[in-house]
Amino acid sequence: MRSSRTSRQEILQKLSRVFRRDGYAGASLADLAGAVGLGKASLYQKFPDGKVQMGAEVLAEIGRAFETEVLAPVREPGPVDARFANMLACVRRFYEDGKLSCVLDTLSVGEAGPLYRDALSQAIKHWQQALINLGREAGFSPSKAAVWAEEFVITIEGALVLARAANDPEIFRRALKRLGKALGA
Amino acid sequence: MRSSRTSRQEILQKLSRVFRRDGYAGASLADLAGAVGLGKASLYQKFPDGKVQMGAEVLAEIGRAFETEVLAPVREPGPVDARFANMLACVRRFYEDGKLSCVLDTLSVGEAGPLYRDALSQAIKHWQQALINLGREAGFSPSKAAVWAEEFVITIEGALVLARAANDPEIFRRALKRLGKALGA
DNA sequence: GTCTATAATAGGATAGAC
DNA sequence: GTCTATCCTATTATAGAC
Repeated sequence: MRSSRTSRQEILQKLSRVFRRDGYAGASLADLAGAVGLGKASLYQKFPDGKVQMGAEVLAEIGRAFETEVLAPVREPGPVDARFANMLACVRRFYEDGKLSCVLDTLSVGEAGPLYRDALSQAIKHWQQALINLGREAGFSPSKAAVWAEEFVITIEGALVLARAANDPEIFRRALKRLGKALGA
Repeated sequence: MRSSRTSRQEILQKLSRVFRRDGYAGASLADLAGAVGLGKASLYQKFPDGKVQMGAEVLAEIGRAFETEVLAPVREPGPVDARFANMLACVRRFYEDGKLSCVLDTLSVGEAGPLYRDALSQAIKHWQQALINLGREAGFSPSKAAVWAEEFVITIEGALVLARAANDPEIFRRALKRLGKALGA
């Protein structure tokens, strides 16, 4: 039970890399199966509803991973500044230094948008709420914290787009560095 | 000559909407031909190299349109604040109030990335340079102007991603509003 | 569970009529 | 210039052997 769950988790992580790199329409079943190391038919055994189901489960798994790898550390005890700095480091890792796109981007384009809109909206809200809580702890007013949280997520997503378009991950790292200075502002 | 140029421009504008909505992989020749109102074979008459060529010419046309519809107004005479406010209004129109994505995003994913990287990089640099000039006029130091320009473009792109992912164009409008306040800061 | 084989369809691209 | 018809490949999806 546990090992089968872990195995499925590993599969979903491999699938997620394809979706994040090629988008939904650009990810073919051959690509996806190849990334997992299985034949296409084997993938259909695990995901009877095909690519739509893979995308949905990938989103759920990424949400889970983001929660444990990025958001959970922020809630641990310690000074606010340190937890914020830690979060930035986790974000950097999560997006592999700006070399891996975000599913909020690649799974919201075209036909995928309507399919996954609810999951994407929820993921945005979840992230923003964690940031709002952090901003409140840092002394921001509720409205200021809300604006700061929205600008934070916008900056991450925009920096990832520019880094990918210009093939220059340094854009992403610079943006993170600037975000690191902004909590005190 | 002139009318044929104009006609091609109209075709490219219709094609661009498909690429901006569905991405490169998600835009099928049937979609593209349908948007133009021609059969697939007729499109191939105009673009012998197929989708790759369409994407390349769409990028060139969008660059031209962005230059005349967004950047040129900024260079007209008048107070810096007014020109900046005008630019924001032009940006809002260009992205149709946050309902239409940017090619920097949708034409940089997956296989399209390597194909169009040069054009995309150049477009980013071009936009940023116009912003740097504006920032300098507003009294920013060279380094401050450069940072401001990068953050500006990042914010636009990130806001467009979030607006699309959450299906909430208001996110884009809010971001533009905040950007409007930032030149004085 | 995974594979090979194979359908069935969609997508990219071309030929040739009009 | 545009269309119908067609080709070829890739893609999604399934059947059935192992």
